[in-house]
Amino acid sequence: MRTSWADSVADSASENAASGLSGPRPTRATYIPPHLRNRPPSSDFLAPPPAAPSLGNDRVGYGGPAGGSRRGGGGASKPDFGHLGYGSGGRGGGGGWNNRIGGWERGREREVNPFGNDGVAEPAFEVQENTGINFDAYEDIPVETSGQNVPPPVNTFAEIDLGEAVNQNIRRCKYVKPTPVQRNAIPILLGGRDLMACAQTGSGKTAAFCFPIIAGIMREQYVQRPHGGRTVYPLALILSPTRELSCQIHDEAKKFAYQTGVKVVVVYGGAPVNQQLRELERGVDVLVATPGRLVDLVERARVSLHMIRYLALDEADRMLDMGFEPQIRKIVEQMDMPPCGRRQTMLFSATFPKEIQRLASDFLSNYIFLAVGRVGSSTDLIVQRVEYVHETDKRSHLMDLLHAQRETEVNGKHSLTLVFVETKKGADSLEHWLYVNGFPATSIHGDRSQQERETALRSFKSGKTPILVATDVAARGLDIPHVAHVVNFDLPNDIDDYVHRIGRTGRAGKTGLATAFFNENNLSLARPLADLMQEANQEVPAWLTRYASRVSFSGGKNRRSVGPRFGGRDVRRDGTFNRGTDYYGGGNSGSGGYGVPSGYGGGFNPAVASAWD
DNA sequence: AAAAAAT
Repeated sequence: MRTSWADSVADSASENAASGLSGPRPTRATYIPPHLRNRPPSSDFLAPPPAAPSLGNDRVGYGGPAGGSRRGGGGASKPDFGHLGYGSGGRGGGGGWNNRIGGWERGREREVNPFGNDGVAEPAFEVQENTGINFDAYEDIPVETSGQNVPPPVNTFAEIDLGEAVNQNIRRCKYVKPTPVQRNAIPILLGGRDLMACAQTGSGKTAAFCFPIIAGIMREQYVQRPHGGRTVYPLALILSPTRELSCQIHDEAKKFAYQTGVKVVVVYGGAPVNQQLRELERGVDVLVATPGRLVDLVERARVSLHMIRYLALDEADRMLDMGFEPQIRKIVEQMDMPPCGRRQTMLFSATFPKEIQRLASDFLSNYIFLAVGRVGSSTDLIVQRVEYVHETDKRSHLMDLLHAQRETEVNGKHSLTLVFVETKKGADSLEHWLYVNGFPATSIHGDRSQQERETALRSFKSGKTPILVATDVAARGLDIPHVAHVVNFDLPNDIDDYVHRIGRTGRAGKTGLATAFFNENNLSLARPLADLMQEANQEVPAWLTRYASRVSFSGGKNRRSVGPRFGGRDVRRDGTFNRGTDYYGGGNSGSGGYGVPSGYGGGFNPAVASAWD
């Protein structure tokens, strides 16, 4: 009995060798196109069977129906406008209903238990690895806040009254005490303040903005929303840069909102819009969305942002970078969303470049800036390696790594390898190559259909295909347990992207390995990469240091002379553009903290950056 | 230059 795919790859390799074939040969004679893969047991090299049915999230195919049984006759019959009337939770036509009771009763009959425990009251969520945060590891993390009248942090969930229903969900999630970002952000948000927060993903960031949103909606029971027509009026909007991340946020938010009467819906592109419309018609309080689909729905007048009271941008620096900013600006400023000050705006991200902070302040009103460090305050948990690999040698080198990966598997438990490439084409090509060489790989990128993307991600998470080839679509935010190894097959051009990519491993207190293939195509990254690794106490190869110093004064375009790309520091606090105070109050950062912009590496403090996912 | 995001 084989114990791992690596064994079978090794076996097939030896079979090939025995049969006199030179070089790696396909284990299978027939090519199966990507969209037909990941089907049940067509392969014999699979990892040990997934221990448990993966996650409570049983989303199948398109976004849909985690919402539970359809109520009433949907279909052609007229939409039930009652849910647009009174009552928080956007439901319960009986305007005066106590929110909690209303939500509770209705929840019982129609709300799927997002904890995946067949409706039992005290569900098992213990092995829910998504949230398996090692809370003890979050002690003594440096925290910085700035802004006027910052509410003090809390130490326990008990200190904040989120309501009994939410409290119960907190227990179901096995959250014993709030993480630092939650300790700080929740009181700020409950106090109604706008917030710009830097915190790594996986540290409870989603909960940090979801709890206050949900509690706020529950509190305001008698919000009257317009009704009539087919327009829905969500009270909260959560935007994220990828569809998968939106799904992930939605799944989390459903847990937090379970039986609170607060309805969470997700909309995103690539999936049939009709199903999403039906979900919306059944009522929506919190809308999670990717920008494109949201704009579409607003323009079709199926969604109005007029009643939005809470706006959250996840991966906010990404949302406001060149590719996204116009869309976000359109949504926030040119549609019917209430202006700054009449809504509460919260921006969360792991990295927060200074120039993005400035942009972001357009969307904020008298905001509080919050920066929270990470477990171990560094990437201690991630061993970073960089190897010089010529373009032509990358594949065979990867094969070596994948074979070596076998040794790192722990008692038959699948360990996952995430391989980042630069282009969609490159992803297809590498996936195909791995596949014909007997490696159980799949891929995710923006040219694959949404169904393929979701299937690939599921297949990877479950260990069925423990190798995932990905573009940057998977670089941010995705919480994938058991990623033991991140391979930067192609290095990104931006060090921030590198930081986000390697942050897919070493999560929640577990250790991880990150290997990068470096060659002459990556010269512009030499310096920032060398700096980052050094600050994280990683072994920097001498050759990389040489490249770094060589590029030093050539001022490549990767070298934005305008200050640190990571803003662990509130831009409002470094009025002059010179050596800002060290975030850690004179810690070990040789580069002088965040505020040093002009030179090279300008104040970008890798040790800190890496501490933020 | 590339990726992502509506159809």
